[in-house]
Amino acid sequence: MTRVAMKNQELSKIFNEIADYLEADRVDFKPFAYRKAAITLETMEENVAEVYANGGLDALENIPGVGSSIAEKIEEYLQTGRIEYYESLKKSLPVNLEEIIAIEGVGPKRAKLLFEKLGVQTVVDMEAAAESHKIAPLSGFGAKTEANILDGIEFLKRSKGRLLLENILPRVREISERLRTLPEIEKVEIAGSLRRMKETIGDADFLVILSPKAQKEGAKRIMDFFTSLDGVEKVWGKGTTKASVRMKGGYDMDIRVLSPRSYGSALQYFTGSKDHNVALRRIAQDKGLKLSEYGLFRGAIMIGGKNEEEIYRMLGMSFVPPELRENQGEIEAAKVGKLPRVIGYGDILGDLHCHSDWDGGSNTIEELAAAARARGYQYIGIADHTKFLKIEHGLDEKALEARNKHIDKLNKKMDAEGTAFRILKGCEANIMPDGSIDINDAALEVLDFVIAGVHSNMKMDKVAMTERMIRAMESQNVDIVSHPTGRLLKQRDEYPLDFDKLLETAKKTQTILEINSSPQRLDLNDLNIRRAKAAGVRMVINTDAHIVGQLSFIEYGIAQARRGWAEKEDIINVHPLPRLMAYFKKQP
DNA sequence: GCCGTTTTCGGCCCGACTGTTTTCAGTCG
Repeated sequence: MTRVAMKNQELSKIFNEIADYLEADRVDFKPFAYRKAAITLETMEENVAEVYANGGLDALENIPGVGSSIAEKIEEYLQTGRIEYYESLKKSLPVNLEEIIAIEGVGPKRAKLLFEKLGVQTVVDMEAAAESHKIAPLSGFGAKTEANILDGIEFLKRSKGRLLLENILPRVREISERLRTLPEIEKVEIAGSLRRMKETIGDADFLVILSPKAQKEGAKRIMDFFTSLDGVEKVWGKGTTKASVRMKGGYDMDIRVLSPRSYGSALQYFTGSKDHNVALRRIAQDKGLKLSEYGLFRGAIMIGGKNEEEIYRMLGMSFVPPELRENQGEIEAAKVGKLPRVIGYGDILGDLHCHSDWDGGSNTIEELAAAARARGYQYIGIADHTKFLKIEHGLDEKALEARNKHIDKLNKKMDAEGTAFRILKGCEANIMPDGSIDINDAALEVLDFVIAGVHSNMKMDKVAMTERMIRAMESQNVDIVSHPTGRLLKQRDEYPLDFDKLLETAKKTQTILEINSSPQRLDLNDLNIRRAKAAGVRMVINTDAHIVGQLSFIEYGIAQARRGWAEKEDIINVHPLPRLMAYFKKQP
């Protein structure tokens, strides 16, 4: 796992917020520039602080999307921890913009107007204003908008306090690596929902074992280190075995020091889920045992707890991978040895959903292919958008043909060099409201595979949406349906859809459903993956990468597949090329 | 504010949809 640069994340967040403020002020083009820089910083491998340390301003300006102005702001932030320009923007519009524009239907401009007219600074203010019907009378607003705002706030409340896995996991891993370097620490483990790889995360738990040589002061030094970490905003509490902090990113982190003999039971206990643990304790009770974070006990005698495997074994169960610990049937399955052999993190041989610079993505096909090879993949599928999606620079028939020729050339070159790697010609076409595809059949037929997805008109009723999807899957040219339910975590629910009918059609037409690894999507979700598996529908784990850095999102998709009990045989891109190709409808 | 296989200045970020209007503004992908 690559080391994540904290400063990259912080700067990325700031530049995105600057873009929001500029949009509120109706500034043209600059927001786009700031967002581009934000994405680059977030996804680039190098630590921006190191880039600056090694090469100064010049090196910063060599980062794509970073010019002299943004480079100076990065420098200012690295040197002083703040950016004056950003502070002055915040002062000019003193609202919690990030929070408010998370409400669907409210963007920076409306946020600004509502602040100026009604003094709305927070979501709480917004809710009060909407409930007392102060928003509807405003020019440009109305009763429906007001009601939509309340709905949006309701949705936010449901996912409140939880962040996307991607917003926390990389940082927590980096902290875990740094803890590991402390001489006082023998072992570090990340527990909780992070270890279970839930799609959203409330807080982070670290478990550590003191090295045998460390004394009492050792624990204190760990706590000092932990509570003074970069990004700590507030220390909730700090003792010698436990500390708790609030991070700037908006989440809490706990650390606990454990004795080696209780390590397994503590890890099990703090990994959860709560429901899984309750069920596990009941099993222990039935056997006359007691399970707690301190160990597995018969009476007062501790009979297990050093490691998790031992605990599950002593309870007469097979080991349950953390991703499955939700009390959704895994306990029963583990008792009778019927747990699925879930797909492993190293099982994927290629990513079939990558966007290149041909459709406005950030990297060339060569760069994507090189990055895929570096990951150990055997192939990569380029799935550029097609012409309907103008914003994504979707390709029309002619452009697609030119791109195909380019790929042919690259493949030929690799063949000549003796490189065993294949770039597959694909696309991500748009499923129109009537279920037709936005590009003609002749253009699709020459591709190795076709992904189709819904990117517009998502507010259809259930029957029409289901019909639409069915018609698309019945197309001889559509091999894969991307992000099948259209949900966006913390932003948008799934669109109405008869999922059973979708599965039935997928099975009948041999259409593959995508598990989209993008941290905002993770679509299919765990439950739908289980339903698809049960229905005998094949799936593919893709990243939807728009830049090479996002190829690493595959981990989230695999985690989701594991949470959905998917095994290797359920997923098509675990296979080498010839067998993979056999899953597509049109055979060469 | 960034960028250069038309350019070191002048483009870039389009189109559908919703809700509000009566010709448009804001949001979203």
